[in-house]
Amino acid sequence: MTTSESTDARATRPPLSRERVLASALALADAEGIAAVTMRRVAGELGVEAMSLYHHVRGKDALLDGLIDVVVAEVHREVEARGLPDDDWHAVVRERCLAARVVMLRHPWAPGLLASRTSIPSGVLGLYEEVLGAMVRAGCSYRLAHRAMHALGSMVLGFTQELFSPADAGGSLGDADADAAAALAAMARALPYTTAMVGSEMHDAADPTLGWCDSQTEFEFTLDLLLDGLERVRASA
Amino acid sequence: MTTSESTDARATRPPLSRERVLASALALADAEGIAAVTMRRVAGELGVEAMSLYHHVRGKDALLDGLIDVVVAEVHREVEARGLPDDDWHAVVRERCLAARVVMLRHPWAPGLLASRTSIPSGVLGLYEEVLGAMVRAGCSYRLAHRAMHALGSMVLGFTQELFSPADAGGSLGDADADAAAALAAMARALPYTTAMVGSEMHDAADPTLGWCDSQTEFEFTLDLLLDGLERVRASA
DNA sequence: ACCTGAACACCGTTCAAGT
DNA sequence: ACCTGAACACCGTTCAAGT
Repeated sequence: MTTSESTDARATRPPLSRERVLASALALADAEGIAAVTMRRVAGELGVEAMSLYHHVRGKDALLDGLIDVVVAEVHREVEARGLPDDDWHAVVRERCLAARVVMLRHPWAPGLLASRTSIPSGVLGLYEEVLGAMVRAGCSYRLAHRAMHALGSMVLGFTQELFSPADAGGSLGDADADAAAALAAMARALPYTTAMVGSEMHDAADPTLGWCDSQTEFEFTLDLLLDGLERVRASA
Repeated sequence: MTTSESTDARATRPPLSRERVLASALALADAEGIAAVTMRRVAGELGVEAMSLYHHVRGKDALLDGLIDVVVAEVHREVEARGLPDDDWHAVVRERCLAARVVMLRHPWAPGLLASRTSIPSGVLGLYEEVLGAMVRAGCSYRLAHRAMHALGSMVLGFTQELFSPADAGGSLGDADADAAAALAAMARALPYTTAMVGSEMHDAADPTLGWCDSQTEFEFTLDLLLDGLERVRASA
């Protein structure tokens, strides 16, 4: 019986592979956050013992690096899925940033994970190279291009996080409505401008699934602010 | 003997307190990174058992929140230590961003920790309020001010991380010089623009302690790019 | 009130053993 | 070659017990 059970199990599921391990880890991260990505949990998801993973992945760190590679590959595919202008550096850079953002929104844990790694994945270097090439060929100095990488990179990685969650900004005080109202009043007193801004901006949140702000237009506004500024510097050089 | 030892220990060190716990955790994070901040390690640093910490801190999560509060308080002190223009919104916002950057450089783990928390610490709300007030009083719409918070916030949090570490960008291949040279040649072929940029920019790194780039002037360039762009939008509204 | 020891349910990882 | 069980050194946290 144990023999038939184990053969059943092997027949039911395909053999383990690096791809299957990474796919499972990705699904787990998307569903429950990066903290849920544990050797033991990933193995469990694959119907296998934790130690089996070590035959396909060097260890936890390598698994996380692999996860990043998967995400970066998604960005590349997203870039290719869009048109490639290739002549206008403004458009080349813009498309890369928008593609990266779409993928980061799909995997909100990715920016933090990417920032936590010490060395840059080679796929990211490839993205940098494309942006850099477009800027330099358009007449940007290496210095300006370098600064553009910093400005744009920190924006793409930093923009996913919400700034405010007005829901809990008021209070961890109590759950009664009276308390909530009191907390709101206290907030209005202590933070008048913030309260006014939230009230003014909350009315027309474009995409509620992303929260009350950080919508597409928010992101594009900042992106164009940077691109216009960079173009101005380039033209005046 | 055991009695005299325990009285010795109590005489030697002041009694535990929330402040002492947080100070110890901060030192540990600065010295060995945020991953080293463990209930058991922090307790060990204080010459105490892990369970003793629970009398002064609700748990690991509360300890991390406390760590963030300490860092944000440092930003506030840094802001106060500088002059307060208060009339020019440009200067008000600029000083806050520079103050925040100085503190983030002192505690490189802080941006990641801040980003990982779901709710905003009240100290951060206070900083937002000051910036928001300055902008709105200068005639910015709430919408523009809101966008400025996103643009500036993502930059301050995202800018600490290095983009490239050219040392390890070449290779995880081998340690012999020949291998390193070969790796460099391979990189030059695969990433010509990146290689050229690193070569061009590495010569005059202002502050080597911060790495080969991400110097103060880098940061201020992006900051001014954003501030100038925001001012242009404000003036044309 | 403040600190602790033992215990529980988790981690990543090694190593010798199974098939 | 691929998977596993037991073991080791760590986690955070609870709980009853010490002073």
